[in-house]
Amino acid sequence: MRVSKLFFQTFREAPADADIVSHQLMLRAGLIHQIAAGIFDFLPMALRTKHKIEDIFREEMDAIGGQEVTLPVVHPAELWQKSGRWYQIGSDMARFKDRNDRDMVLGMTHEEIMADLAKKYIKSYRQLPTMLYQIQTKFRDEPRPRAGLLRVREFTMKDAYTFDRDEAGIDAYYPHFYQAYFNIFRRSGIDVVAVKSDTGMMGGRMAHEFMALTDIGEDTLVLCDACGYSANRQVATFRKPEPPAAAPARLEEVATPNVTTIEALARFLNIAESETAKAVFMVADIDQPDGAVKEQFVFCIVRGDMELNETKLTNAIKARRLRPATTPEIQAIGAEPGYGSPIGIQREQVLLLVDDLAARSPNLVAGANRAGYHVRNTNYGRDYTADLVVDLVAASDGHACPQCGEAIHTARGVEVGNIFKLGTKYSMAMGATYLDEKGDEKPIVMGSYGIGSGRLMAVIIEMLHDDAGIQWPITVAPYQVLLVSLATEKTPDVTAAAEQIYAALLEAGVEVLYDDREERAGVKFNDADLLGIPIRLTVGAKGLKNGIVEGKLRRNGEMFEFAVDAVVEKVCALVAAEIERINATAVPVPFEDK
RNA sequence: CGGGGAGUAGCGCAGCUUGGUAGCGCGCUUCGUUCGGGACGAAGAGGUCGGAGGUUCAAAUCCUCUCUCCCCGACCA
Repeated sequence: MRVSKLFFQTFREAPADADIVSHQLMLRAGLIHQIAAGIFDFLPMALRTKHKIEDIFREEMDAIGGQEVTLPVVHPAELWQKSGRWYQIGSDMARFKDRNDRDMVLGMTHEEIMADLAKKYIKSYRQLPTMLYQIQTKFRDEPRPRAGLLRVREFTMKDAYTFDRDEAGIDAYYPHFYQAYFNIFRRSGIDVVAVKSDTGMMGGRMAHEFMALTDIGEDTLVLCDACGYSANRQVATFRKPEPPAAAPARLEEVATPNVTTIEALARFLNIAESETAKAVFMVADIDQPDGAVKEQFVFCIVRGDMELNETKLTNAIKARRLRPATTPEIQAIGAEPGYGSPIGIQREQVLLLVDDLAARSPNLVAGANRAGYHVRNTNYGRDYTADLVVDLVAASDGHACPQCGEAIHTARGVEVGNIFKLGTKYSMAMGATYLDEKGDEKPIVMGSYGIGSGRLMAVIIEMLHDDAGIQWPITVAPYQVLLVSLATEKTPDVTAAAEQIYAALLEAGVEVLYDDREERAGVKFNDADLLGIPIRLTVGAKGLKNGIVEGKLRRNGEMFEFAVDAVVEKVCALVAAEIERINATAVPVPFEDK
């Protein structure tokens, strides 16, 4: 491709609404163009990279038995009604009516459609296991698209689905995906950590998220350097400290004027935060057996030195939604904001959950449910009892690893992929069953596995760039080589040499972008750095005089001198070496069934 | 949905307080000089000032409504 013909433009300055590096660089390099919040055009170079990433998806999916299909973007509402998600999902799902007034949706994901397909074609255990995947557009009307391609509304996703006869079947398949995902990310030039994750609205038994560690990440991860434990903070556990042994002491009210936070309370009474009980008031939407949804006041007690983990709470009470309670709501159940405790409240109106550590810790200071007063020596069991005592708190830096007890730490990450053991939720809803050897009808056990191509592209840039621009890994770079001609009107021999080398590289099968523009050297070099093509070749009068063409690696600045008549051969070798360097990182990873 | 910010040429911005000919830099076109890390000169093209309504002799500027985009939060297979 000649740069003079390439449909793109580079910019010195990024548009003002681009905040994060990958977004700025993609705009400046002429890769993408935004047409609405979270909706982007992919220009030619971005599309080449997208295709390369997707080809890696295909290779890795095919390698573990996948067969590619394409399912529609537009679905009849009926299928989503069958699974119930038509009713569960809110305005994230784009809905419309067709000309015959039938409800339709834009697919956010394809579990329903896949299960429906499986229902039609899978009849016997002999056909299992099987795996289908597609690389297809999804639309989710996200409440807040942001950060360029990192969080968008319309996006392309590789989504794979496994169909197994039983749990043992998917247990056997799942680790293959685990490995294939590591291969995909490493072959794309980045490393990731796999963390156990919440199964959320998808339901299911086990899930992992593949996280790229970067500060711009929206998720917080809990990691243990000692043993390798890793989990999304939403589900991370930790070994809780042993509470001090003490006999329950007598309840005693204490005046604590204007002391409404745990921090202030501990300071005021000169005690540790771990000697206090924190009350957190939430209101949950909970599904009732009759299908209705009830708003339930939820009262949570965690120890003062701990933080409530809302995901754990949501899962513990199977809530559909959770929101903080308002002051009137809190007062209505007989509590007082800033001075709350379960003692003396309208107990029958609340669902009371107590974290197991708080339940085991003796003589905690809690609120007195009237402004300006707390109570010393509250004890679980004696003074109040819960509807549920469970783990409700968030793991934080310095807590003890649940596996090995060493200190854990937290880090930010971007989710670039996930794998899910779905179970039979969708197959049962859609009626996807098979007959086993005995002729018994059984629901197919499904798994689903997704990676967003655009998000991965953004993450690659996020992790591989410098002040001057992108540093594409050669496996996903739009072009492998950028041939820069420094010819001027007075140096037709340079033009001739560059043209010849360009033709020879094309002939040799090298993916080469040829900067034949009538621009000054500085412009071309700066654009070269911005575009981030891995190998730069410079043909100029200076080198040509000595019969050489200069080479330079974008990723580290390493320089080469190639004899003009050997340049094609040398470049092919360099391309091969660069590819090998990246592919060599895709090594087996032990699957840990954590 | 709550909080904050911004819409003026393709991009970055000024002009608005105090109403009166719409500007600057980059980019783009043409010509000349220059030519190995974002050259210089000259001449050009390009704007319903997000939209609607209002005030006024007169609105980019003042008022009202509205749309869009960005950031933080809520939300998120």
